[in-house]
Amino acid sequence: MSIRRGRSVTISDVAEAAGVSRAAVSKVIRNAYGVSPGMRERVEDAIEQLGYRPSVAARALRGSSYRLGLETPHVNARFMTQIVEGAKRAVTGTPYQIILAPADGPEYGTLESLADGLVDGIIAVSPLVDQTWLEDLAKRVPVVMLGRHDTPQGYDTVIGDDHAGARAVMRHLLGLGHRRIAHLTEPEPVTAPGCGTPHAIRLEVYRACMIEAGLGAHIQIARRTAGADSAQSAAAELLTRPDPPTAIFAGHDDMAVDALAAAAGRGVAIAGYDNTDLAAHPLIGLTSVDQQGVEMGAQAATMLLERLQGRTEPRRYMSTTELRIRTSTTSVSPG
Amino acid sequence: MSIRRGRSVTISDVAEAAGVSRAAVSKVIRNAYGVSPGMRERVEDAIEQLGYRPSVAARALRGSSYRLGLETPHVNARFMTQIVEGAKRAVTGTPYQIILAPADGPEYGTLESLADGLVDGIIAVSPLVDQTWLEDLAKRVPVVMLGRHDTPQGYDTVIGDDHAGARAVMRHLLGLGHRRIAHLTEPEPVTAPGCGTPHAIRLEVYRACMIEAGLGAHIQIARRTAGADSAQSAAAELLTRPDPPTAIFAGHDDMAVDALAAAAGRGVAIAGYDNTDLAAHPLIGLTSVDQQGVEMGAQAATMLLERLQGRTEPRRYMSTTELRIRTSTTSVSPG
DNA sequence: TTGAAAGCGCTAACAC
DNA sequence: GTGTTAGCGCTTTCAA
Repeated sequence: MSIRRGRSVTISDVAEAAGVSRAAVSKVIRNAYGVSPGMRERVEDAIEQLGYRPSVAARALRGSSYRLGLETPHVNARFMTQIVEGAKRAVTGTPYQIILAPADGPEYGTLESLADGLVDGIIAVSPLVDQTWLEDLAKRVPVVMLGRHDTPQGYDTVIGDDHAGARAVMRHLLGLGHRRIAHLTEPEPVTAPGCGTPHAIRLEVYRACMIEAGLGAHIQIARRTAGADSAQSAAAELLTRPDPPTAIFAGHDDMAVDALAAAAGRGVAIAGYDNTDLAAHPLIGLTSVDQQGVEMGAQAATMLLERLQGRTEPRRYMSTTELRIRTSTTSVSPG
Repeated sequence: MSIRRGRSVTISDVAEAAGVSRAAVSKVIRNAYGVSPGMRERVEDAIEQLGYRPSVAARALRGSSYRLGLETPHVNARFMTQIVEGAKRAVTGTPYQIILAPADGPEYGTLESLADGLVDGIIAVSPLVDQTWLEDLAKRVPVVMLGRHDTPQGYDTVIGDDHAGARAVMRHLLGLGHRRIAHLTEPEPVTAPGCGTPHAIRLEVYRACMIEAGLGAHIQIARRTAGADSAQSAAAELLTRPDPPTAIFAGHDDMAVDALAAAAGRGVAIAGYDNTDLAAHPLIGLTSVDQQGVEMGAQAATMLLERLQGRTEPRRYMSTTELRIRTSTTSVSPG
């Protein structure tokens, strides 16, 4: 049939084949009002016949692309899996689709490129991005942010209860009799005191719990090396300190799994955060905080759809947390 | 400034601010010929000043979106991580970006939606999609397929050496003295004999090696339940058969990890495929075939860029494989 | 080297 | 209920 690449069938072809106007075809594909059953049928036949598929680019230019962009940072990838799963679930049955934009560096670039007219809305995990910058972004395109404890006015937030989750971990470890408990966390900018990221809060709670327990002198913090995928060396360093910890509270499961690798056979209790699928594996058996990532992803997508339907006042969703206790903490003693 | 959403700065605004025509601005942002240094500078200043970002939708409608779509199936997610990593690496320094389209069901839908003018090219893992259908798709948009052993004429392929890889696993297990070796693989359609998917080939090689070794009577095949995320129950079922295997060759690492869970403590040797990051973890220690997923992803993206530059004759890249031997097979005896 | 103008495929007013 | 028309923001001949 067609010779040149891209010479695909357009709305005009369908209109011609069905003997109607392009506007009519447009109405049919959007389920808009003012279409008689007869016309609808003829148009749908023509669409079927010609294998017509609307151009996303053209639709986006004029109205909606029906694509929601989800920015996925490289770190903590296993938790993002849950988010993606939830988001996909939430758009099922709607005309919207989720597309993923992998980010590595500072997230400004990825977010901007998502906002460049490719998607109708954005879900992102960018704890460090400036709030005013985000408010500006949110003026151009609907935005839902994950893991931000700020109180925005132009976008929505979906967060876990980091205070409760971290406290549950600490209570658990302290209850087991551990005194030298260390915290393994993300590199500096994202854990700076008062910056309000989930990891900063978990760190603060760790500190507070240690002090409350009269263990201020045993506070030990290790950070994953910036740029390094693995937290294994950071955990290893922790374990070779003069007075090594008997327990490690890792900021998320990926780091906890790295810590397990570093601590293999040393009898160190390790707890993580996010309850990723791997935590339940019998060979891993990682105690972890379930913050219901799938539900968080679903909520984020749902909130975005609401904004697309016209809501403008900001909303905030906080998921509940539950500690899943497994052998990584129960099979070792405080030594 | 702007009131309504989407009222962002356009090429006309830049043109006006710089006192030039829109065509001139277009040339500048595309680094096209025929721009005087002076004009270029004024335009770039205006772009900077106004914070102009070209609309992807508008560009896509007329030319390129500068986005490459990578379809990521849900199964075998850990291997896809390598592919994504490689693809991202390959587009670094080019104007192109990778976007991910998660697929769950039959991949036709995801591929079509990618082809709807959103991206300039497609990288996909769709072993079951019909070749002629793909050839048609490839007429509309450049396509590179991963894990297809067919010989297409309109698209490129990137594959691993499944024959060599599977044979290495079998040689290893047989060399260890195992006789009752089972194969854990994907659900039926993707492993149907002769369908040419990587998993079908690994299965065939398994069969052939067993027969060559005079162990035809010990051939045992288990398939992950279609729809179930985990292969754990399939592996468990395998282990409760009357004459249970002493070794399991799993079609990929995710299934191998599930098999490890099912076999925990039973002294069954388990080998996987893909050498995902988890395989090297000390608590997992999974013997696995490294087929260089990152390189495969990079090659796929590079080939796509070549097509975008005009290449039309099909190319094929096959990665080499190497068996990584770890404790999952070496710490147990054939019993 | 620069700009005017046409048009990519679609949607949204508005007329009929 | 249906069609006409005017763009969305950009690229691309083609004249100047």
